[in-house]
Amino acid sequence: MAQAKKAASIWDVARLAGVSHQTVSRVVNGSPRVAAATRDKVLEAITELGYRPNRLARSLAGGAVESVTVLTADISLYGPEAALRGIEKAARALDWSVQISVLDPADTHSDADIIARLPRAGEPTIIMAHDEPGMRAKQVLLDTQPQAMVAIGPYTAEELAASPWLVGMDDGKAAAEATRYLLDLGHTTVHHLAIPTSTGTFGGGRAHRAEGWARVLREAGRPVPEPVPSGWTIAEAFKAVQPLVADPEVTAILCGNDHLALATMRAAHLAGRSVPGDLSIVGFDNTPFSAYTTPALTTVNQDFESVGRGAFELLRHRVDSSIPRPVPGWPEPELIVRETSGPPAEH
Amino acid sequence: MAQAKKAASIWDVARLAGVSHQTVSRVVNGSPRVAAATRDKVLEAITELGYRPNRLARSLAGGAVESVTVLTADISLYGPEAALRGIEKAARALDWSVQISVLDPADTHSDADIIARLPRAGEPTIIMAHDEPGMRAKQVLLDTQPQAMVAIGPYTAEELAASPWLVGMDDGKAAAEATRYLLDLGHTTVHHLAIPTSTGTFGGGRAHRAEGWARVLREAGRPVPEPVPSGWTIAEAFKAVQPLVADPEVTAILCGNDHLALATMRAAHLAGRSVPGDLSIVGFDNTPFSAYTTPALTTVNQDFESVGRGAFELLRHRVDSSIPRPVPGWPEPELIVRETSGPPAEH
DNA sequence: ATCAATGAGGTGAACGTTCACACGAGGCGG
DNA sequence: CCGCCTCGTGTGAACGTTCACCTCATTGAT
Repeated sequence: MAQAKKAASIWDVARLAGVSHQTVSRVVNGSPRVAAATRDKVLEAITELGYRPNRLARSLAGGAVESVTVLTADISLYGPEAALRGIEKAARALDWSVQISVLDPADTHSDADIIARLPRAGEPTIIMAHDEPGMRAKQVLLDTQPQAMVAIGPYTAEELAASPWLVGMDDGKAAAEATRYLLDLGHTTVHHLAIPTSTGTFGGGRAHRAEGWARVLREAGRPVPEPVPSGWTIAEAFKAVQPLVADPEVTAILCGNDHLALATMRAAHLAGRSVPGDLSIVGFDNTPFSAYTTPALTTVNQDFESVGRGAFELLRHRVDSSIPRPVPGWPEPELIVRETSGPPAEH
Repeated sequence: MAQAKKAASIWDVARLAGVSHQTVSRVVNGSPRVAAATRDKVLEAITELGYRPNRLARSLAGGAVESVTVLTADISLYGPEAALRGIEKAARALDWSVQISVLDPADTHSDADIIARLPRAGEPTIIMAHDEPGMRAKQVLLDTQPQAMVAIGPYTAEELAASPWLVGMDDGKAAAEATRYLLDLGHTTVHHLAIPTSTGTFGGGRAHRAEGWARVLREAGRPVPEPVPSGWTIAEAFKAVQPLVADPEVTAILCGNDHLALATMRAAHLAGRSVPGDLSIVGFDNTPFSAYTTPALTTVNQDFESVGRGAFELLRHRVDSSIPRPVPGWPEPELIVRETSGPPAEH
């Protein structure tokens, strides 16, 4: 019955080593101003007692901030999940800790509830602002502690330039590129199965992918069909896309992400329409599975992991201005043509 | 330029409300022994100053522990991701915070590095022990702070009963069920594309899915082919499975998870083998996309989210013995027959 | 009228760190 | 030989809470 005896503190180590608590602190933090002999004594005491520093006490006492909280609505979505991975990697490299807090979309939490999630006032925070709960959290933190927050989301180049707390990729442009590609293939127009927008009570949230798609169609003088709204899940997408695959006039569908695209492929198959013969399908995000569907999915690659890393770097800069502002260096979204897209069938 | 003035503390509120700091604490924590008038004064001061409690200070001062750290090697894997979701939901319902720390498989971190990840000694921790780094972390924590840790992993009923810190599902049994199903369909034997095992320097880690599969074959007196080892990624699986799909003798493959199964479907397609006509494929985990592949994947459903929730409940019980031990109540793994499995082709 | 019980609130220490400073011992230049 | 700088180390106060205990009214029963 290993009794859970209290963990050793810096004072216990100090007593055992015959030095002051401050000297122990210096050793632990690698200060140069401590004699080699003393250091050894302290180190020995540390291993003997199994001492490990308490990070809570460290931050409380005003030591350097070494934690970041990620606010997101859904870690099962590929984008947020990959970005989280990037944040975590970058944080780990610097020995920062990562805390995640999931925003419940169904929940009617007040603004106070959102900030109550943070471990303390001024906690460095990264928000995945791709949907309504995220946009809302973004606004709350922008009002509360703008200097210690960064938001990740899809944004145009202008928005990015105007908001120093913003990190993201211009996926409107990427959607435009994909749409243009489909038109060039000979399709009269392109339909759009859309992910939920972040519009709502809070300004700034828009459907960038849908906008890029619509812009290209307008510029090309093509009819702009009403985008078909879908939820985030494959099941919802499968239901939503039915009218589209049933309509023989529809020859090309740009999907808001790869999961929606998979649902579309499935629906097309069940409706007896061949892909890409009768129907071209383009996804978004280059989710790992997309290269292995049959036929393999044409999609738009996005390096979310790098964006996550960039968000972390930017946050460090914003929290501590002595750290230089990072220059965003991740690749632009890029169309990856695989097997689900091709010229429309001859009439 | 909203100067980041220091956040209000409990003392500031006390001063403004004309009471002691302790009274503020009582109000914040909803103690009944405070007069209504006083409470109102305090609440007013709180909103006026925008006070929010500092969770770090709270835990430091010996308040109830309200955070849990999750140690995992890979959040992009469906199992850990879903379990994490379950943990997070359960934690959120109780206003606990969740911290995640990713174990780098490539990293040669020492045992000390692993526990250095924890915010403090005795931090309640849940470990995803499905692979080598996870098993290792499990062992370290078991040695260090057994009373404040819980591990999630695939285990047999006996192992579960023997280890009070263990939560999981018997996926060996599920693999057995799937194998039996394929044999009953008429296949002479079943091949296995295996996920990495957790065996290695640390005992206890085994390949439960592979064991369940092999056991059924032996019991049925069928040849037990060498399992084909694959990495976790789809790309690795695609490479690993090539010899299997190229071999016309192989008529049924049980895959270690749905991603491996997808790779197998793709490889089979490219090798000109029809599914399920020439080759039956069964996956594992019932990953969301699996119902929407073409053909739809036969797989084994596992309710990882419930397991995550169960792990959290068990952890609470272990940290605070006044909380009753939860009874594991999640559904057993269950075979879901869809379209990738069928009787072997006639010779 | 007295006394115990109860309700409302205050006081001081503790949690485990870091920060700002103070202090003595050598070394070195003048 | 004196003053000053640097090195190594110690002292005490903070950080923002909670905990354990104390005090002072008020109440109600005896």
